[in-house]
Amino acid sequence: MTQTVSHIEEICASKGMKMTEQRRIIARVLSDAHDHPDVEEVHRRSAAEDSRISIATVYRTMRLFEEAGIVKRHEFGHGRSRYEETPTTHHDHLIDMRSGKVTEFRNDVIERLQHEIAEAHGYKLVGHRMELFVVPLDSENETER
Amino acid sequence: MTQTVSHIEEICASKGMKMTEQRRIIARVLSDAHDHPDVEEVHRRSAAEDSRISIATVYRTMRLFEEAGIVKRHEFGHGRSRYEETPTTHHDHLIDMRSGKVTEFRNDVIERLQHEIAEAHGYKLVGHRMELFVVPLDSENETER
DNA sequence: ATAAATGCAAACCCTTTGCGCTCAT
DNA sequence: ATGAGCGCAAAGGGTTTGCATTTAT
Repeated sequence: MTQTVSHIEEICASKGMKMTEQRRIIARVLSDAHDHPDVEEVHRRSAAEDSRISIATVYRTMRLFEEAGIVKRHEFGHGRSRYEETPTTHHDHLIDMRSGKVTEFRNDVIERLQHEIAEAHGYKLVGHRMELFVVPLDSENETER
Repeated sequence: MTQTVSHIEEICASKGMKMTEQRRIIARVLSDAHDHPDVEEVHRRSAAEDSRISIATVYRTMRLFEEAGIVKRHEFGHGRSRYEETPTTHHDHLIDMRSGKVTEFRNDVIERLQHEIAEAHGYKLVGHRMELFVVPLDSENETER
């Protein structure tokens, strides 16, 4: 929706990236996203603004943005990668297995324990992945899947 | 190495599964594994005992075993699924990014906090994934990758 | 002007599957 | 004997890539 320069585009500019129309649109789509879209969804949203954008370009751009630290890639399962603009404050994810909805959360006690566990094993923690798979509390008796 | 009936084969038998030679060998390979092999590695180890085993059969068997709850599938990243015999006691994984070595650990405080987080968001926790990515403590200054 | 980015389609990698044959029960 | 399981090779699904063309700088 933003018609000004998106946050990601600003970062691209600051890195001296060549800004094509495609890249500009993908940047805006990602900056505007409040969810964790996969490549197909990013392509759908981008193509809605300019149908010239091919899915190959979206793949290339996601890889470029990921390697530049602009977006974070997640493998929540089921084969497809999903993306979010690199968060300023770290958080983990809680995934509703019924709807696919992703909720972000942060727990500092767990974060600290993770560091302690790594050190107890003679390692330095450099990253982690924590995902909680959940179902709505009031749907316990419904049929799975 | 075990030449008697493997643990997994016992489980298969108790479930009334048809025990082909291929399935028996794959069962033994998995029971003997102390790591988290991918399909290609399971096939390599199985074919070493009987070269008639095709990779398609390994894929089919891993899926069968997974759906029967006999093995647990992990997506540690990089596209390939990796497997371990379903652990009797739950644990999570710590992955040495230099060597790829996987260490198992368990932390009950984190486990409890995960349940609390899910409930605080109106959900019931039905599963989770937690992986710690680490490097050896004494290798902090070495070149990455 | 020119190196980088794009679109298209082919190629890749991991995984699944249709089919005719084999084997455990 | 008979249905489940197998090997093979082809097909699927997500992702990457070679090449000729377009585009930002």
